[in-house]
Amino acid sequence: MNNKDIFAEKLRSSGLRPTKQRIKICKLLFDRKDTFHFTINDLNNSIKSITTEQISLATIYNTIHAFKNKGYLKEISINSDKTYFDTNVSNHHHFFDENKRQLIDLDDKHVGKIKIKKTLPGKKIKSIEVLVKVVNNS
Amino acid sequence: MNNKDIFAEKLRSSGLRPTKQRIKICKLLFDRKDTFHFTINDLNNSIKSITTEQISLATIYNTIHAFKNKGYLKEISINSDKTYFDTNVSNHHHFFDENKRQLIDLDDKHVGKIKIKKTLPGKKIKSIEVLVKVVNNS
DNA sequence: CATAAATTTATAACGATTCTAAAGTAGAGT
DNA sequence: ACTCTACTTTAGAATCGTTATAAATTTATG
Ligand SMILES: [Mn+2]
Ligand SMILES: [Mn+2]
Ligand SMILES: [Zn+2]
Ligand SMILES: [Zn+2]
Repeated sequence: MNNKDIFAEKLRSSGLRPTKQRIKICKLLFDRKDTFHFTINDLNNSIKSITTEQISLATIYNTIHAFKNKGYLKEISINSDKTYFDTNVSNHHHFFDENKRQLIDLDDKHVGKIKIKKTLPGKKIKSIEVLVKVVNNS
Repeated sequence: MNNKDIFAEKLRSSGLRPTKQRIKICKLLFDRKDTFHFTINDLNNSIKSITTEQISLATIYNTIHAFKNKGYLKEISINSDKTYFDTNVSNHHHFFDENKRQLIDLDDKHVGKIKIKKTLPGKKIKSIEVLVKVVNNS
C-alpha cells in the first residue's frame, strides 16, 4: 500500500473524504521524518512550489481546520500576526525565535515538571503550555 | 499633588507629552488597586462609558503601544483574535478561561520553578511564559 | 446511472490593526 | 505672551489574515 492509499484510508476512517487536495496536503504535512511548525502562508507556498495544480486558499484553511479538529494538528498559542500549526501533537513546549519568527520544539523532558498550585472553582485544566521567547545573543 | 499631575509627571519623565487623552487612559489603567487584563476593544468601551469626549481609536492604539514600549504594559502571548494587554508588568503566568475568553493571573509562586534544560546556540532567553488553558468543569 | 451529501472554489465580507495626511497641541526659546 | 517645531490626535483609508457565501464539482452509495 502506497502513501496515497494510507492517507486515503486514514482520512476515510476519520470521516473525511479522501480528495486529492487533502491527500496532497497530507503528504506535505505527514510524509516526512520530523514534525514541524508552519503557518497557512508557509503551506500555501509549499503547495505552489511542488505542483502546478494549485489548491484554493479556502480549501487549505478548511483542510487545516479539519485536521486540527481531528487531532492531527495542534494550534500553537503565540500572539503573532499569523497562526502557527504544529504536526507534533504530543504534549510539548516551544521556543519562539523572535528574530526568525520561528517555533522550535522544547520537549517535556527539557522543562522541569510544572505543578500549578492554584485552582479555579468550576474550571478544569485543558492544557499547560510553556513559551520561551528567545532573541539573538548579540 | 493629584492623580492627574502624578500621571503627567510620569508621562513627561518617559518622554511622552501628557495630553488629556493619555492622562485619561492612565487613570483608567493605573488608577486602581488591582492590575487587570484588557483588549483594545475593552478599553475603548470603558472610555466611551465614562466620558462624553471620546478618544479616537487610532489614539488608543498609539497610546497602548507607547505604554507597552515604555514598559508600563505587557502584551500577553495568546493566540486569539484580539491582543491582550496586562497592567501587571511583573514576571507572572496566566490561566486563560476559554469560555469567558478571559485571562487570570497565576503568580510565579503558584507555578513550580521552571528550568529550561535546552539551549539554542546564539540565542538568549527573553521571557518564559506559562499559559494554562481552562474550561468549564461540566 | 441517480442521488444526496460533502467538498472545492472564487470571491466577498469581516475585523483587528496599521497607515496616512491633515489639523491641533505642548514645550522650548525668544 | 508670541513663535516655532516637533509631537500628537484624528477620521478615514488601507492592509491582511481569516471566515463566510453560494455556485460548481466531486465523492460515496444504491
Ligand atoms: Mn501582536
Ligand atoms: Mn486562533
Ligand atoms: Zn512543536
Ligand atoms: Zn497578568
